Amino acid sequence: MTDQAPITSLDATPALPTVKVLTPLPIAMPYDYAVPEGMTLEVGDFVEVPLGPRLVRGVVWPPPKPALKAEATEAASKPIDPAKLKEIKQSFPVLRMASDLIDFIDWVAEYTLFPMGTVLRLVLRSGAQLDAPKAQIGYGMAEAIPPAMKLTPARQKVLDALRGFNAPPSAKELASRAGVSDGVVRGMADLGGLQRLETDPDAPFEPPNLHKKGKQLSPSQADAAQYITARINEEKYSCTLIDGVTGSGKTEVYLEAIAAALKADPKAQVLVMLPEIALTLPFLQRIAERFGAAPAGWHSDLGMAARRRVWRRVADGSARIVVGARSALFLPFVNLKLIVVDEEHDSAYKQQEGVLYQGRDMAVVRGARAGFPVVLASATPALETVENAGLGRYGRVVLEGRYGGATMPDIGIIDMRSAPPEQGKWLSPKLIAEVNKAIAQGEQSLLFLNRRGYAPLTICRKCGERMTAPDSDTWLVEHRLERRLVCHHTGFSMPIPALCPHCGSADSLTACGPGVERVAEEAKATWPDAKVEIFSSDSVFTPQATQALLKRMKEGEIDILVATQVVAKGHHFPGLTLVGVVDADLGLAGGDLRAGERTYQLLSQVIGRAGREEKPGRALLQSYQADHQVIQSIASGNRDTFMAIEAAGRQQVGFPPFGRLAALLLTGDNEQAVNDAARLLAMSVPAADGVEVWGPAPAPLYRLRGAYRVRFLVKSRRDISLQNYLRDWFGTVKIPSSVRRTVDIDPYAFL
DNA sequence: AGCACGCCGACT
DNA sequence: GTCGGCGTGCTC
Repeated sequence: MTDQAPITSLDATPALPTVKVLTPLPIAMPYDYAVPEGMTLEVGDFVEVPLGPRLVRGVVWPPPKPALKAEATEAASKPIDPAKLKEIKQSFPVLRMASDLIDFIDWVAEYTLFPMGTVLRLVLRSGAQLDAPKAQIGYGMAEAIPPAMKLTPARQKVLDALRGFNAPPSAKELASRAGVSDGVVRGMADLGGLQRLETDPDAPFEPPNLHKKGKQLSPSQADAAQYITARINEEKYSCTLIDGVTGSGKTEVYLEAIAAALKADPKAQVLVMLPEIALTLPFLQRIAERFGAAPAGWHSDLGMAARRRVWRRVADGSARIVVGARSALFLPFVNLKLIVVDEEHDSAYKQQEGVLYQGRDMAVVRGARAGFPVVLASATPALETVENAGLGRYGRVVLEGRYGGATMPDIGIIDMRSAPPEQGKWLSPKLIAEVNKAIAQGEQSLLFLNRRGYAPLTICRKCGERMTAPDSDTWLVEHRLERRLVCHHTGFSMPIPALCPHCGSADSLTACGPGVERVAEEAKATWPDAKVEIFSSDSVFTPQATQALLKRMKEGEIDILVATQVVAKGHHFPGLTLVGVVDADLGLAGGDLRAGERTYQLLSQVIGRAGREEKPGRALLQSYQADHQVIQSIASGNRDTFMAIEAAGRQQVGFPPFGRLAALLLTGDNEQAVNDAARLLAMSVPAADGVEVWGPAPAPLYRLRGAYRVRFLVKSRRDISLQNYLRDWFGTVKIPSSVRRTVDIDPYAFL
């Protein structure tokens, strides 16, 4: 961050010195505020300002950049009526938002078409983090156990548990570790058997130990690490793809990159981004082992106190390594010098609510604008990334080989049209024969089906009624273990009814299609002596349960694992030699332009679970479209062929990355109003060379959570600003506030 | 995001 | 006659 001169006034004429302040509200621009006598502010300072009847916290914003868009700048910088001008209430010294983050927020707002204040909200919500920390009471060992305190078994447990903490725990933490009530802890402290200590709720993170050496790298890893280290030492923007199959050691390579960045600048901060699902304890431990200190972790189920601690320590620069999900990109780093995006192809990087952004893409933008390197890692890189690497926009390092030289599995297709399963079954005779073989040889099998529950659709045989959520056009998925029908979109669920709710017939509701529970049922019936287990987000809830299940699998206690995509990441099972993909076609259907790519990535990952050094794995894909390009190219094992075909297809229709795409969604509880607004918008579509607008059309889920949904799709050439086109369009049409308009730049899900 | 302002339906 | 529904618009 560069030093900025103190701002006394942004405007020469008014008597009062003013600054612009952006607040985390859905407002498109910063407002002007008077700076009180004696207060000195700089751009990036956190402040509290009156807004309407209340006080809100925000950030001192720089004056708008001149030119670019004349009208917008003019509107934003028009001096307001001095009578309206209010004074800044207070400022929060110590912390300050870095100029590269301010620039990034401006850019994201411009790109996503969300109001600037809404984007700032990703960094700062209420601003409660700015308040001074409240000291907390922690408990420590007393000098000596006072004779007045009888050492009961509960008290002994507390003393034993206390030894497991390296910082003084709160009464609640200590009591729960000891398995007693917190009254015991307080009682002991009252008697002098425990010491009460003031603790910092925002305790700093331990600094990384940069003298620690990483693992010995293979020649291929060492080359890659050397290339990236050279990029880091250039101290400017670059983007490098680490391209290596599962088990080739990508993590080891980027750990060296992180070490290089931290060494190059003693204040450097580094961000490692992971898809939410991969933020597991083992991964954090791996970073901790490499650097001798636990990184700051950032993910959705962090508690309030932990969030606050990470935020403040990132903002004061003392958290040097942050490992986080997509949203960590908006932490208030003061000296960010490297971002690593692991599993960069993962669609979890696409934010689907609130500000709609692509985390991986925004990470690259953040690096490019702030001038630091970005590293992307994947075994199955996204088409966009492959394309960028091919054009030389990104560097690329390729890692060879798998752990211990295990080879990729041999892949076969089972054409379900010529060898179908029995009526009402889902496993074909060929796949059953292969599982039999594996069982006979004492090896494990994985049956993969990316569909939760027992059956995706329940219909009435009498009247044809499809069971849907009450306020949505979504099918209810039967979950037989819980005896409920569940909507995977809205979370609605109900007990499985005895009678058809439409025609009242008894015993007429029929499960259609398979989910993992149903395949597991079939597996148990087919192999009654085998140990069959289900692995899905519905069967295993806690990280501990997940670890326990993975351990049973690794140790060979499970013969057949029936799993959804939760099995696709991060674990290699040495005893697993057969992967059966129950429905390889699933995911190819639907209007998503990335469907083929996602299927390819998912199936490649799943198939990569199988095999070991002395025994290569075997994968079988059950498919009703055995000649489909995606299925064929997975079976060929040739990723380049698949990518080339996929790229050619997208180029032909001008889809990303060869063109730009935006989805426009109109939603509202009033069906008439939504459709009227759609008609109005359709009538005023601006004509522009190189832009096409499709729609309006009812969204695939026309009704969701009670709201009606109508969609447009806008496609443009790469050299055209979709944002400017959309702003022009929306500027001409007045839409009632009862209809919500959401723009999704570069949409992923077309629901 | 809140909150006030404003214009149409059923009640003390 | 008023209380209150939420559609509309503003907040420096």
